[in-house]
Amino acid sequence: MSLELTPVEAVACCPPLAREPLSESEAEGIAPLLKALADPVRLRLMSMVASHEGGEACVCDLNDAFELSQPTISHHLKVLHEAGLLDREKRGVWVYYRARTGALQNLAALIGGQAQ
Amino acid sequence: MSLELTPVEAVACCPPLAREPLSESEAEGIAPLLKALADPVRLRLMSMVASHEGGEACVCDLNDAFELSQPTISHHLKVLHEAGLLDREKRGVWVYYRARTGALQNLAALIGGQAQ
DNA sequence: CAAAGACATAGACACACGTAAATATTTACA
DNA sequence: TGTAAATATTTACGTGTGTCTATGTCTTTG
Repeated sequence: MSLELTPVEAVACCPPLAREPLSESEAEGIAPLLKALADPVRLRLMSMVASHEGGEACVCDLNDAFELSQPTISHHLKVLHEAGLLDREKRGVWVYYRARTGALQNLAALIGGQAQ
Repeated sequence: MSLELTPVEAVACCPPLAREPLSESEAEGIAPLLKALADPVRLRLMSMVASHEGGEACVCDLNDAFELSQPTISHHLKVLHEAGLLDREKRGVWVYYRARTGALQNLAALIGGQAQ
């Protein structure tokens, strides 16, 4: 067991931004999650996986949608995975990533939640 | 009038991430908004302003909450302002920043919106 | 008009980040 | 067993980012 929370775990701990000021440690836990999303390529990857049927997509499909090298896509997927936004599963030669929609919803609640 | 959208304007244009894949230009419009939020200090600033009474706060109050130089806080406020997340108003010697809660809610809808 | 206070801007620096090329690893199949 | 395909890792490099110090601008007040 780890005392270190993943960004996705950290985001579930806090009331909405507009309710009360975030503490320093809360902010430091949440920022990495936003950072993981704050890149055009990763936003598109996240959106492609989340909107794909079954909420999952094969890397082989994702690579072709970008004019970027395969290692670059692999790198971005790793960032999203380590932030806790994507789950990873290997099936045969292929790797499938699955969106953690609960994480997205927790993040949305933090950002857009009403003050009261 | 400008043909260039602010990040806050860009975020209002798109269905939720999980509904359909974001286009390249949509993603490039939205990423800067997330980038503006994806810093612990700016997250706390945004939260402090949004949760403050009246949805606004004076820079003088914000500076004291951090062990950072005044120009650094000023820089972060500028980033949030230019992203469209904070409005800026000078009253006498003091400057007040006001949270654009609509922008936060649009962003939350984009991130956490249901697929259907 | 001069001085002081509130905030912004400019410049500089260390570090992080996005990308690509080269290489490694894993799996399937002939 | 060996070869090809899918994906990850390593390394390197240019660019961006967060921070500070120094300085500028604006407003109030003596």
